[in-house]
Amino acid sequence: MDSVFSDTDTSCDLFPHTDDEDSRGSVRDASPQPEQQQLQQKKRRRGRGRSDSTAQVVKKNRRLKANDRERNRMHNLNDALDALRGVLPAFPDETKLTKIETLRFAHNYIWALSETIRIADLQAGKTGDPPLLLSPSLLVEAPSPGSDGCSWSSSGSSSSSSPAYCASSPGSPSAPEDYSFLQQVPVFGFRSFAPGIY
DNA sequence: TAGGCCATCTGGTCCT
DNA sequence: AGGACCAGATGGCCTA
Repeated sequence: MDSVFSDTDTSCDLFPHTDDEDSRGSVRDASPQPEQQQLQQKKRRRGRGRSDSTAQVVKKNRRLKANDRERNRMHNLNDALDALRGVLPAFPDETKLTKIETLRFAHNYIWALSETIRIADLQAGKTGDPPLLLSPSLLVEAPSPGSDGCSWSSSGSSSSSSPAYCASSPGSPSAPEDYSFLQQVPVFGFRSFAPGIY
């Protein structure tokens, strides 16, 4: 269906990144632990010279290929992250969400949408009226945060459970006023999220 | 200049 | 055996 969800795609047709694109990274010398490398080189010198050098060439080629795959894999991951950013509400200043912010924002966003549906269903069941899906007043019924702003988390496995790791989310609601974003959520067109609420 | 974020490299582990 | 996945290390860039 959607290319975004082709998680097992390893052919990377969608993301034909090459080493040329990564010239910035490849310029860097790849010597994480010079001392360890020197040790390893000493060990290698003791071994048989010629066959080792060819083995090292093979090993190096394998490493280069693995590096390339890893690079592509991370590019795939980043592209998926970009796709996720694309379906999340945009901030007014168009600042790009960081990776962790994107994930946490998406988590909270999904939760908010779920709550919207749940509350709408509840109201529809009470009154028999058709659900007021678009009424902002429904969104005001956000979970009331505790003193730490996170007591509403993990209240069970019900659909009303909220983002579980809000305490560790820099952008997650930490104070009651942070929930004002729920009042700003027009069910169509989530464009008015305030910064810092994800 | 310190700290955050990021891309890349690398070696280890697991899976096919 | 080779590829995917993962986590740690490293260095560059940017911003407060």
